[in-house]
Amino acid sequence: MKSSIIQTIDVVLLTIKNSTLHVALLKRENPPFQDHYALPGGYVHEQEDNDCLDSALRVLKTKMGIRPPYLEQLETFSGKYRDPRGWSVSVVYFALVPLEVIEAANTPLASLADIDDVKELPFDHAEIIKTTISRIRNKAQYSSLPCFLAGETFTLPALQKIYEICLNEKLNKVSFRRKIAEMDVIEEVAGQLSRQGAYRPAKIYKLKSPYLDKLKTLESGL
Amino acid sequence: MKSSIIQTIDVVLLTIKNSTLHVALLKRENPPFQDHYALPGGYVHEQEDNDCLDSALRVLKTKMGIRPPYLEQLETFSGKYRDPRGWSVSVVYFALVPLEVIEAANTPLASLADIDDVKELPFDHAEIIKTTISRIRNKAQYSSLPCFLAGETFTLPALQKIYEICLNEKLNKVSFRRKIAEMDVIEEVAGQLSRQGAYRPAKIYKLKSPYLDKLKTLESGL
DNA sequence: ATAATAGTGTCTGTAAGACATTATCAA
DNA sequence: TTGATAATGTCTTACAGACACTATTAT
Repeated sequence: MKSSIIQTIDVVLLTIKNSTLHVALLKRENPPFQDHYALPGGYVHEQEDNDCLDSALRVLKTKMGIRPPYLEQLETFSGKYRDPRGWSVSVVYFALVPLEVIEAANTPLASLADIDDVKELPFDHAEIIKTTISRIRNKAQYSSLPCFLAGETFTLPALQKIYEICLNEKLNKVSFRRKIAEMDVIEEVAGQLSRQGAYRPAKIYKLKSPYLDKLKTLESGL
Repeated sequence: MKSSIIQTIDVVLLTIKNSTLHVALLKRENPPFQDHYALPGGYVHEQEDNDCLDSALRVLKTKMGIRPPYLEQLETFSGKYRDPRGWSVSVVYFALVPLEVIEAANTPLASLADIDDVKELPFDHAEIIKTTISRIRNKAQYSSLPCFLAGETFTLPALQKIYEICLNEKLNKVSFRRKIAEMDVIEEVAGQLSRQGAYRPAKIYKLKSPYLDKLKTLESGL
């Protein structure tokens, strides 16, 4: 007898909007929880997908119109009661993308929710989001993870702001720059400067190409 | 139509033997890979198990005769080709236990393999073990994880040795003790001393009860 | 010049590692 | 007393954070 366990994947797609982390939610088109907002997800397709990472990429592409450069497995949530349809296993992935990427996709049923405002969600999705935030706070301390939230080019003050939003704390400017330099993942875009107002413009940087879709980690944190 | 995806769990059970990390392997009683040694694992049982963690505990109990105090989800391995039977998903957990626990269980088909000697194993089990070692090396730097490899009571020099085996590097004695003190997870067993030879005996410690089955983490590492 | 932010130099306190000293046991 | 290991005290060095100073732009 074949198993009747429901095999799905879900994706926590995060971005920064209005200086806070936001999560992408999608209005469900089918039961259960039809018309409720929930994490984008779907069944694993044995024919199309070579593994669950493939499934996650497919769901992001078809349901959100997004191809994220970085996608990491978070954890697997399973159990008899988390889905009203029955025993289910959901392999959860998370991705970080700049806001522009989400806005460019312009998916009709998608919406961005401030992670501090997310209260009740279908299934165990609220808990999944909390776990993701913990993981990101942790990794932001000693890796280039938050860089994926920045656009193609960015300034150091902007990048520091992104790190501060991820970590939920102010950072020391000198220490921050020392760490970024030590990490050695960004390079100056020669000649360009950001002109934001009546003050000194900042230098423009971009991720070095090996780290556009790969994490770099440090021994000790920020 | 019901899914035909194979839903399993596997467990990486680690211990220290002869001053090196060893992994518990079990001779497979059924195909595929019958009679080959592989990680203990099995199908998720919808009726008996409330979630995959339950499945892992059940497998460890029934196949290995062990009830580990600490069991953590490692990662989920999935795909079309990792299992000759077809598309499969395996949620992998890992546990650390003192050697005595494994020896006391005395499971006939079990064997302990030095992690440096593990070369080829069925499925993607060799890769799974490598991933586990990475996770442990990482967590040993800033948590009480290696304490689960120690017996009920232990000395500080013995605990340092365990940390050194996990991290694969020598540690500074003073720094190590400072960190353990800061972590505040162990307490002296009053009056007792270890008598190992013709030299000063060491004080005996044990894990504080809240940390017998729970991890404690530090902000910064060893 | 002024205001505002970008970027850098330097000092200080803290914490980790190296080293040395003292303690405690059996033979 | 000696030899071996346990435990702790102290010095040195490295690094993170605080602060201040310089740089660069528009008005």
